[in-house]
Amino acid sequence: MSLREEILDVSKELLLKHGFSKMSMRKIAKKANVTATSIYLHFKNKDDLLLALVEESIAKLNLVLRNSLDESVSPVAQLESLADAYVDYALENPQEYEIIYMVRPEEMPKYPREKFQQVRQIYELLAGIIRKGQEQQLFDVEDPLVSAYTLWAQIHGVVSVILGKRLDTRIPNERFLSLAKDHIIQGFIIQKTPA
Amino acid sequence: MSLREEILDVSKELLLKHGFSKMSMRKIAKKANVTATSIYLHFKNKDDLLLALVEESIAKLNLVLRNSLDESVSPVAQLESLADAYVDYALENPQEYEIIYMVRPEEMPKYPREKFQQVRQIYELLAGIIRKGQEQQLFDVEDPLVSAYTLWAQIHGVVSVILGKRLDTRIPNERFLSLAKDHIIQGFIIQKTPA
DNA sequence: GCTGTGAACTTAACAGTGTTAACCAACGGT
DNA sequence: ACCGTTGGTTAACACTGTTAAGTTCACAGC
Repeated sequence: MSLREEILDVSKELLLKHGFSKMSMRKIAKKANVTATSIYLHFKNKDDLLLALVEESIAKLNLVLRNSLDESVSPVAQLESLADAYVDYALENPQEYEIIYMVRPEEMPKYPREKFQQVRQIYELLAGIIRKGQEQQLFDVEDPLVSAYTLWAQIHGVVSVILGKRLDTRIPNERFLSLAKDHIIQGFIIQKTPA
Repeated sequence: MSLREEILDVSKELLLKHGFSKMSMRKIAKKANVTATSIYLHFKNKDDLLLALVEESIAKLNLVLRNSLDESVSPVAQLESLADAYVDYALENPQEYEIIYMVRPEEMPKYPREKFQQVRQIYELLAGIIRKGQEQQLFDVEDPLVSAYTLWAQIHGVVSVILGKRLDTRIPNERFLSLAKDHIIQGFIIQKTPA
């Protein structure tokens, strides 16, 4: 295993265990039996290292979602199972999920555009399903891509309430998640109401 | 103005201008013409100081939302105007809004429960409106409080996509926000579809 | 076989961080 | 006149990210 990968591994371990601020270059170095400065031969700086971890996590999420997809069922069912897969992944790998949102594009000015390809792929996937549902007159949407972003935003919002432990203690997580999913999906399907 | 308030003021200024990590105790102190250690006479530590800022921001959001409320219109319209007010506030005071989500309850073990009163108040406000809509057979909800959390989560998700500059550059912010609001509200109102 | 070059790595240091212990000076109550 | 509290200080500790300079070492060209 190259030193670069070694560094990525131990960084991730520290990041998941203690959070970004506690993951220091020196600690990473020590765990990799190397000096802190060596890390700078493989990564521009700490942010750059974080970025590499973000990439990994996005790729993993991408994979999970694709694997959960069954194209033979109805678009509504596809959306539901994707939402489930997303939530499950986030709750089972909370820190890993949160890595994805640790860095914001604006703060990474010269971040190569292709690196966002992975996440864009997911949006295209969602948009595709929504488009199919739209054609079958199941979904009430104006623009599938915009709706894909909306869908993801909503699910992320719901997930982050749980992960941030911000949910009212009187409400069980599962109940919240289940009702939230209903609301979200409901918001996309066609309204048959006459007026 | 007491030193405590002075510290809060300059802290906020630094926080908004450069972010949490760049807001250092020494810089705050210098700006307040005082030594760094003096801050510890008024705040337990840096987190505690941040917490005080969070409180301020939540109180402000609370105020904004309440002021935007017109109880004479229909629950649907009330929800819509609340959503608008929330989004407007977040977009006009982005950093201030983000302060609210900077600290997570789990990491503040001994954080006094009453401090969360302000945000709980907002949830109760939302739940009240939803409950009224439920009684008038306008909303399709099981539990108003759960739905209130869902609603907030969804809106926060949408807002944070914008603030995190994660929206596809091909999509204008306003279009996304407007469609997202439609989807969210849609998810709450009753479905007249027969089966 | 010798030399030169470049990569991988280290040591030492800089400037800055949060935080604490010890001290001091002024004020109100007794 | 003393005493305790309040609000401030200085000096220091143990860290942090980052860089400049130096070292070791494998391998290519002659």
